[in-house]
Amino acid sequence: MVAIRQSVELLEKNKPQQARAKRTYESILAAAAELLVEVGVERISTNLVAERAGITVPALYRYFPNKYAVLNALGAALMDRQNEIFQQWFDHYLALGDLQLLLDNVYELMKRTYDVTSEQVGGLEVVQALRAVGPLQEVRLASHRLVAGQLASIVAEVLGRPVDDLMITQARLTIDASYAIVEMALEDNSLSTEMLLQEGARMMRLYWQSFMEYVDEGAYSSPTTSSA
Amino acid sequence: MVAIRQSVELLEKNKPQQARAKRTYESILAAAAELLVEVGVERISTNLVAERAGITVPALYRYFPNKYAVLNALGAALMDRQNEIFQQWFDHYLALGDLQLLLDNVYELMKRTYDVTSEQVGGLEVVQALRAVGPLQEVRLASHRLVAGQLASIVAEVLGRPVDDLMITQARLTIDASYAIVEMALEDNSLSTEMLLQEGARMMRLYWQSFMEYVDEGAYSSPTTSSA
DNA sequence: TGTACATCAGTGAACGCGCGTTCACTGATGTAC
DNA sequence: TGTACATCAGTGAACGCGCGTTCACTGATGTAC
Repeated sequence: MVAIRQSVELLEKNKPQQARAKRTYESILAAAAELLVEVGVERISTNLVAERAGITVPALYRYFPNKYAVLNALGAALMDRQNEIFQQWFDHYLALGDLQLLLDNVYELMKRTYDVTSEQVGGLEVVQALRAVGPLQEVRLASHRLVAGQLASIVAEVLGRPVDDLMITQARLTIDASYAIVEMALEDNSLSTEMLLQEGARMMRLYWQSFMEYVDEGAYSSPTTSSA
Repeated sequence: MVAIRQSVELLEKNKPQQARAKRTYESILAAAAELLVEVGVERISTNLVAERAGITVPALYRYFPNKYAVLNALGAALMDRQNEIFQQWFDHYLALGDLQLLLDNVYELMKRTYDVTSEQVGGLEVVQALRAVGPLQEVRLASHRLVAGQLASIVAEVLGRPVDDLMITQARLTIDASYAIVEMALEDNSLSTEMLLQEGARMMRLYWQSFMEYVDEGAYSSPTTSSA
């Protein structure tokens, strides 16, 4: 008999209150990030994290119920930073003008997302762990859904299209493909990051421009109408 | 002091020779795939796999030096199947005509890749493990590089462009984005697979059509020439 | 400012368990004659 | 077809280790008066 996946407590226990406790809490996250790089998700353990953080194991358990909660905190923090970058970029260019301005600056968004992930110790490893570890998958999905939802509603408004399944799918596709390209840039050093992100941005631009050109012409045939 | 990542033996030991041994070998892979789904990469162990396969642990060690080698075999098999599908698709449509025919049938490629991954027990989990587990990352990268290389050389030939870094990057971008979209379809059940793959295929088509339209016009500005 | 007390933060030691790995061994299969 | 032998396949038992988790405890920090 085997443990059921998913049903793992991810919530943190006691919040650190005093300054000393906050340092401890941060050193746990920092240690976990380092170890994610050094030994990988499948080898990281509360013992290892506590040792690296310079505390004893029960001190870690004061704040986190298990190792998944630690990874969850690490992942949530990174997703928050990524979301915030999207938010800033989105609000900034939307305030300045129309959708075309957003499209013209997709590279900037991707580069800033790349930078924030690259600057975080173990940033790539955290993202990969969010993908691969069952109990953590919702963190990443929730983040992508949130961002895609915003994109969809604005684009729908501007193009005069409804926020239907198709619109949602197109937005999610854009968001997920963009993040995938950022990950790719981080994981394969044999490729030029600059070139990859420029091309990725171009790919997204072409995709969205196709809507703007053909808007109201019904150029898109329903995907459920399969071709013979 | 902590184990150095990456330096893990992945090669298989004794090859199964007799029929009984082949069954054992296959049952190890099947058990590992099931457990990848049930307990995840970070919990899977040789003990668990052997138990599920209905053999004792030393029998597993006869064929694999450690659990990474098991996952490696599982991952390599899936990558091979994906590569083969690409190969068939590529050769088929290339024999029939020009690049446009390939572009018109990207959906078919993505759907078949989706199907082969979805039919394999733990297919998605295997792909995610290849991404997240250090010693296994090369398997996926090698597969993507191989396929992208073929795509790049044919496209370069047809378009009369050199197989330079840019061409390689564009091919890799296409391949990796396509696989990422297939993964996305597998991991988020709130989206319509059909719609997602249709849109993904359209995204790739638009990207490659932009080269065919502007070929020899130098429409692409070098990515190292950053915009102000 | 001093001290008593409450609460917060971290420790040392211990537990049972599953992990990876290896050993000398038994049993199954194939083959030479 | 029978049997002796070689090789292949799988077992039972054992090992030391790091794992997650909990306990009663000490020490640090904040605060009421």
